[in-house]
Amino acid sequence: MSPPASGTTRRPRRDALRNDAIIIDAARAVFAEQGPQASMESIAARAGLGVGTIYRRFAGKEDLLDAIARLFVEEMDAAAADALADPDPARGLDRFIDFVGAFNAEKRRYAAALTERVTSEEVSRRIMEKVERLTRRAVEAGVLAPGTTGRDVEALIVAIRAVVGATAESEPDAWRRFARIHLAGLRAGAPETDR
Amino acid sequence: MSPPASGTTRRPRRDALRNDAIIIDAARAVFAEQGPQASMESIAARAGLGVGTIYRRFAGKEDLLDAIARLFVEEMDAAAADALADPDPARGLDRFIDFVGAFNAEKRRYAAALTERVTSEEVSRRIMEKVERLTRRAVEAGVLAPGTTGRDVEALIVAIRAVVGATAESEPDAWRRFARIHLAGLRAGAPETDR
DNA sequence: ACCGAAAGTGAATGCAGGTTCCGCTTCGGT
DNA sequence: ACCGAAGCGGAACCTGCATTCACTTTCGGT
Repeated sequence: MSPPASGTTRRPRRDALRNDAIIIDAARAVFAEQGPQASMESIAARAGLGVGTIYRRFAGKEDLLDAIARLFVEEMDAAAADALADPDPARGLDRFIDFVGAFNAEKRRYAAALTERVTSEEVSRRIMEKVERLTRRAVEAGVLAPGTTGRDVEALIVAIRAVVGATAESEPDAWRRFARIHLAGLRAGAPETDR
Repeated sequence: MSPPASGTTRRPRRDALRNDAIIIDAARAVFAEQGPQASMESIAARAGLGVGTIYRRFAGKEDLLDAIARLFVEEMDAAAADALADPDPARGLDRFIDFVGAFNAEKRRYAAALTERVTSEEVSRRIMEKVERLTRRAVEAGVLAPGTTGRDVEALIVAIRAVVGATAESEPDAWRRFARIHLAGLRAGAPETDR
């Protein structure tokens, strides 16, 4: 009876910790190729574990998807921070857009499911705050038309996700052209009815 | 024994014909509010019929969705024809874009399911052919930059669908601004890396 | 009004997949 | 090497549909 009395939580066993990661990796892989309706069974199989093990770690499929969505946000946030770190506003923006396209290409089969799970959550606010800053910087640098807001860039992100999803098989790079065109529009500014 | 011997098919009973329409209407309504996973049971209930009746008309849920997708194509095609009928290329294009936005706003919950079922089918080719023409006309009129193709407009359609889906609740008109911006980009033309 | 065929009905069936649970295994500390 | 607890496995269980089918109702022609 030496270490156990550690307040409330005791460190989990090493294998348990390892499995945590294994499960999430397997889930990502399987969701990526089968979409969000992939069965828990198939995820367990891919992970080389029994279904029960997944349930020990995650309350259910829902929770598993949530966990992945959280990582998703994390990565997006990191990319935004990265873009913001670029001293050149134009390059930073481009870099971010590039990331969005590539990122969604992998996850195209279940990107929608992830986004639903994240929208309007306080975590995504953290990203939006950065996107907002990224946008403002670009506007000030004259890369985007005055009046362009974070919302506009957010819409572009949503659009890229969709275009990637629709064209990933036949024309893996079609989204680049799309993004380039839209950015040109943002540079030109929306004529009359501005917000 | 007077009329029955009509070659192969005899005219269906009046109520059967009526139900055909009732079922599709009900299905559209239910899918619109619950998405494509709505149960056959709920569709039957909405139609005021038993599930069996639906199965008499449609081979299964899949087939029902297909039938709706076919109508979907029909309507899109009609809208494209309509746009093409406008003597002013710019106005025609705008009109079509407007239609796409409004159309997908209703169906946002199951638009994705419908499109999957249509993509690359010979029917959708009919639409693309018109979109192509619509685009060419606009390019010739100087409304869109030279080099703009039907593909570009197709991508815009996909994008609008997504933006509508993402913002329909909070900002029902956000897609208009998005479309306007993108069209500005198409007018300006994508700089270097063109197709 | 009557009849056979066409339609409609909805309970019963089958199944797919999420979730639970309990016996077995492995870990980590002594 | 031994022990209790933490983990794991995966068959059994449950639920929510889609789909079927034996039976009843309605249609339309005579």
